[in-house]
Amino acid sequence: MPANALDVLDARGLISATSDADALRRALDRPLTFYVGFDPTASSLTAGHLVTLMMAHHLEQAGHRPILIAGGGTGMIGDPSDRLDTRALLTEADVAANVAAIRTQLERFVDISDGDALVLNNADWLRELGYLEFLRDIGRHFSVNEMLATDTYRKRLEAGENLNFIELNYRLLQAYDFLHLYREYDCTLQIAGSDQWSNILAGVDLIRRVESAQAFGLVAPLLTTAEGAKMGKTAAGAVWLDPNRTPPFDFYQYWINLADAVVPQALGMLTTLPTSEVAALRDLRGADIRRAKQALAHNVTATVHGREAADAAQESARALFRGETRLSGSASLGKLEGSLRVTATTVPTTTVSEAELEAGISIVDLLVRTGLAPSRGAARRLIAQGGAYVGEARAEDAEATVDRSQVPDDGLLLRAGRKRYHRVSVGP
RNA sequence: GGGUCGGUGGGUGAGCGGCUAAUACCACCGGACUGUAAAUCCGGCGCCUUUACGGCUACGUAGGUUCGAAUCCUACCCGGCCCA
Repeated sequence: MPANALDVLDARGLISATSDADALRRALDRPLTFYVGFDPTASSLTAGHLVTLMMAHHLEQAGHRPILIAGGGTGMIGDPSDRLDTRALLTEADVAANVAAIRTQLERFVDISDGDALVLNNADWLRELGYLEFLRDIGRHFSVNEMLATDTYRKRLEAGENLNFIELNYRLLQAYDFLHLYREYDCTLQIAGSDQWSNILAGVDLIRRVESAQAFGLVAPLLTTAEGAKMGKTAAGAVWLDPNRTPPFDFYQYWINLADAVVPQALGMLTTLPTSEVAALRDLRGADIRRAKQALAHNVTATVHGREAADAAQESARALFRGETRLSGSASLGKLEGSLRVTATTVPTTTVSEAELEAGISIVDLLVRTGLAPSRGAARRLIAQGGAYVGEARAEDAEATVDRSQVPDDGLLLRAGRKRYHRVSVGP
């Protein structure tokens, strides 16, 4: 094993805190088993999960064995960390469906082929817990005084927001997960984002008390946008890893559109680029930062959606945004030459039936149909404010319609604002 | 369980019988400027339509009072605080 994993993570800015750093470093000199949990609050992971996924990736590269947990059990409870309001409880069926979906996504980030890395569902062991036994064996190790003093709970109390009993128990279950994995898989390290720090320490403490053994915690800084919001969220919603929810092109664009200020951090934390390259990209200034963003966007998109999708997204973006190759004079994607035609297959597309087009469909309807505008009123507004384009022509008239003759074989390109594109193609 | 205060648009938070689709700030959207960045400036920001001093829906839920209610009353649900 080459460099100590701790150094690898540190060099990438992935360490915010560790428990007993010296002992952890020694432990990492030999292969160990670590775990990270994901709450099944939706049927897909989001860009926000990439930080811990990359931590797991780097640790696995360094020779350690990952266990990824889809939290089917803890998901029934709802983690109160980092939020002032109580999470809405998901139904059991929703949780199960989400776990199944997330599980397949997780399997793309670690190598489960050799049977080494594991993807588990904590419902498998949490479900069988007997309440009385749990209280006596686990509950007695937890001090409520101590818990209430931690940020998660204290903030709730200080803000005068409700904290119900089920949420107070989340920490116990997560700590129990760690204990369980320690016992069953000799798992001695838990990683996560920094908001999980106290939950992780609870597990470390529990293992020490119950098993008289040392386990470790390691958390990454929270990656935030320039505005301080959690990375991976847009006003339109989360940036999903599921290509059906967030097309690779949009995913790529999300990273390109990051504020300059967060790019250096994101490069280290989210890409697989060697640290030397990260350092070089971080040194770029001014308009050159665009190159760093391209490297970031391409690398992250490749990790999530594959090399091909990343290439396609990048080419399409260049075709659409580079001034000199901007579609000129024609709405036809078919006029694009060579590699730029890839645009036609990469830009998110909506199909409109032949019959509808024959009859003519209004621009307003198209904007709504493609999701470029949330409502007809918004679409009218968009047009009135001069933000709607059909091909390269600015739409002036909200009443105007588009018919079959205006849609080239490989699609009609619509644009909202300066950078939201959507293609309309003819369907059956 | 008792007392008391409160639940308003994505968020914070005004309004407290008609002038309120609802102040303000944030977020967000469009335009200008740029580097598909930031900052700044301008416009917009419930839904629908024949875009109109138009219609519809909305201020926890359900009823009621009134010519008229987010604003008053009743019940219920949810939450803060104090007491138990």
